[in-house]
Amino acid sequence: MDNDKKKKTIYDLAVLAEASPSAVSSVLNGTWEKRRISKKLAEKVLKIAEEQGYHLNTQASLLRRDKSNIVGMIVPKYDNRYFGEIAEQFEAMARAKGMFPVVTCTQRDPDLEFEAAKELVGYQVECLISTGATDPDRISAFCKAAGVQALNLDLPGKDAPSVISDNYTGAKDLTNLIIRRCQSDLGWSGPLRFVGGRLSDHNTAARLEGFMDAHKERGLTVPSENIQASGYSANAAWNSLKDFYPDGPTGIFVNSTISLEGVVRWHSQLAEGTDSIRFGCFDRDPFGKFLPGNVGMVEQDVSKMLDVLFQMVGQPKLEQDVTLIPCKLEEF
Amino acid sequence: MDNDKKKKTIYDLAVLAEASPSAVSSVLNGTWEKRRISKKLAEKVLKIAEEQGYHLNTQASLLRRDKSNIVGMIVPKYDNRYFGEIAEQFEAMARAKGMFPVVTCTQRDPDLEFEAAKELVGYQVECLISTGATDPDRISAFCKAAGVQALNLDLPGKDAPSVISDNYTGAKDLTNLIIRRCQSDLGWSGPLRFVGGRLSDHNTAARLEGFMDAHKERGLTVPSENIQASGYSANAAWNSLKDFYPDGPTGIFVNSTISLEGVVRWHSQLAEGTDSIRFGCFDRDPFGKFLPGNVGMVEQDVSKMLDVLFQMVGQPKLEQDVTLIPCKLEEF
DNA sequence: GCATTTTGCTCAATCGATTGTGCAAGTAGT
DNA sequence: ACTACTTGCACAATCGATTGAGCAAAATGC
Repeated sequence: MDNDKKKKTIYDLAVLAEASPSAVSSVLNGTWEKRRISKKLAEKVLKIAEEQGYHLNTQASLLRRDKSNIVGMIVPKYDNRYFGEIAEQFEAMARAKGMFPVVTCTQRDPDLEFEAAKELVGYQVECLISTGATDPDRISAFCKAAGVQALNLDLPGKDAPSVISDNYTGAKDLTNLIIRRCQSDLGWSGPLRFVGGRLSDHNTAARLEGFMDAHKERGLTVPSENIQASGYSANAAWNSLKDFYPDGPTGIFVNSTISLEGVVRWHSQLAEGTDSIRFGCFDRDPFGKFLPGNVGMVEQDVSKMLDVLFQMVGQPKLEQDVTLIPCKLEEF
Repeated sequence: MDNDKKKKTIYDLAVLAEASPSAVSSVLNGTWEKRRISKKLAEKVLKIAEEQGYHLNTQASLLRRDKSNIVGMIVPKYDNRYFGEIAEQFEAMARAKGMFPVVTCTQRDPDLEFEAAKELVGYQVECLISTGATDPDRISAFCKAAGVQALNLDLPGKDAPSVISDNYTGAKDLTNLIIRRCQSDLGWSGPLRFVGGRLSDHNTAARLEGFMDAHKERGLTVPSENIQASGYSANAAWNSLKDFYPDGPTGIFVNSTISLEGVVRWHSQLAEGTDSIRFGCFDRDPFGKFLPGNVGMVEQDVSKMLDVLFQMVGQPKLEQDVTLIPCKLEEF
């Protein structure tokens, strides 16, 4: 049955089937009718392949073929629903299109991102998607030199087409929601605080702009100490708030569910006044709805982003521009 | 600079460097000193490779080499912290060991699991790890026939070594915690309800056993209608509870954070009596701590599980047994 | 100055599958 | 019975990198 020693090749099967390797190959890859192999031989080969536990050596196959059908994606983290959904749906959609997805997680580390990108290009990916990449242009440049299509998702780059959320509008809507709820629930109307993210990051900048404009339209000015874009970690958010003891109603715009963890920790540790705090979060988490004080969350439209993205995969000449996908706002 | 037409090969570089392909190859893969290539030529080749945007064709390289250094993993979902952490840490640990990780997400679909496993074997993975697989033994059998090492994580199989959590003890501890808190907070001492998971699933069965034994040791019998292992989805959990209006204190053992979503939805929609409900969840979520009524969560020790797992990777002859990893219980 | 060793490289086979080309045997047409 | 297809396969080149073997030139030893 199984001589586990070495893996079976088409040559082994050819000997057993008393046929040529090329006949075996065409049977196994489904081109046997085109190549006028008899049904009888085809069945014989398939039977023997099954018995021998044969499986294709993809490396050898891809080496000879012209298309790999592999699409690569790098993702920063799996610690929130947004990226998890992206990875899951990307894989599902790629498979539905007959492609083989390879997703790798690069921990927001620029060097690891680049290393992973090089590895994926080595695997002959036909398209490499950088999701939320710290330095997407470095990756795009490398891909360009290697003749591989590059696309950006979630965070835009200058050197490759990008599909991202409409962070500005999403943030403006969320800001308006929070202020409105502060008014109706607490009789207080801002200005809010902005917690989490990094200002050097395009998305944070766009969201902050939406946040500021929502205030401006209400004739509110936001003091600079209210802007606490302290990074993407629960601890950083908590740290930036831990010495803040509100002496009245307060509202917070939380920039990412990771930051939300820190905000909620701070909130839960306050001795008093928690009832007069309202917040909302850019990005959704299913437990968010049940957190006291949370008035709403922004959900990025992952399906639509990936739809648009997949329309670009394989297209040779694309404008290197940014496609904005509207977000959905959920009010609690 | 870049003739994007075709990818550069060592043969292209060889022409440009006026050297042989084998010299170029050895320079690029670092064996040039062993092969007594002069430093001068090595530097020349590296420079040209850089200029030309050369990158290794991994397919060709692996075809010739004996080891691929690829480790594959299939994971059911990215919709909870547990599997997200597993994927992230697996990738990080594999890279730290100089291996190339390929993780793919199979949506708890047995056929997709098997298809993905076959694809990974085709990519010459040296070891294939089935995480939380619906039918791990089918995959193990295929791997065995193909001469590839198979390992199971999270859910055990009979035909390959398995590393899983000590679900029994974890569940027993959690059950005891919930009952204790029901007593101290509500003056009520059970029996609890068990919500979520599938009884056909080994982990759910083991957890239920721990749940039952904790009751038994307290002299409590659990009515069969209290066991609501309704599946792995928030909706299923909500469905199984939606007609339950507790007429007094109640405690719930929630089997997975996914089920917790459904339980919390039910909890938040109750008109009254929410103050006299306590629950705990097997699996951890950072927002869990802030959900009213939640008294604790079980955290599976992902790092240790992967440590143990990686010690097995590459080992030829292993007992096909199950290694239990203790869980950590966090009380709120 | 001649034999020996070292240096620095090249040659060619090889990994496993794919695919254009070719060719013998069988079938059909007249 | 002779030509013309058709059927059913085999041959051999090829994809790009790796690697054992081999060989000329330079360096060293005596």
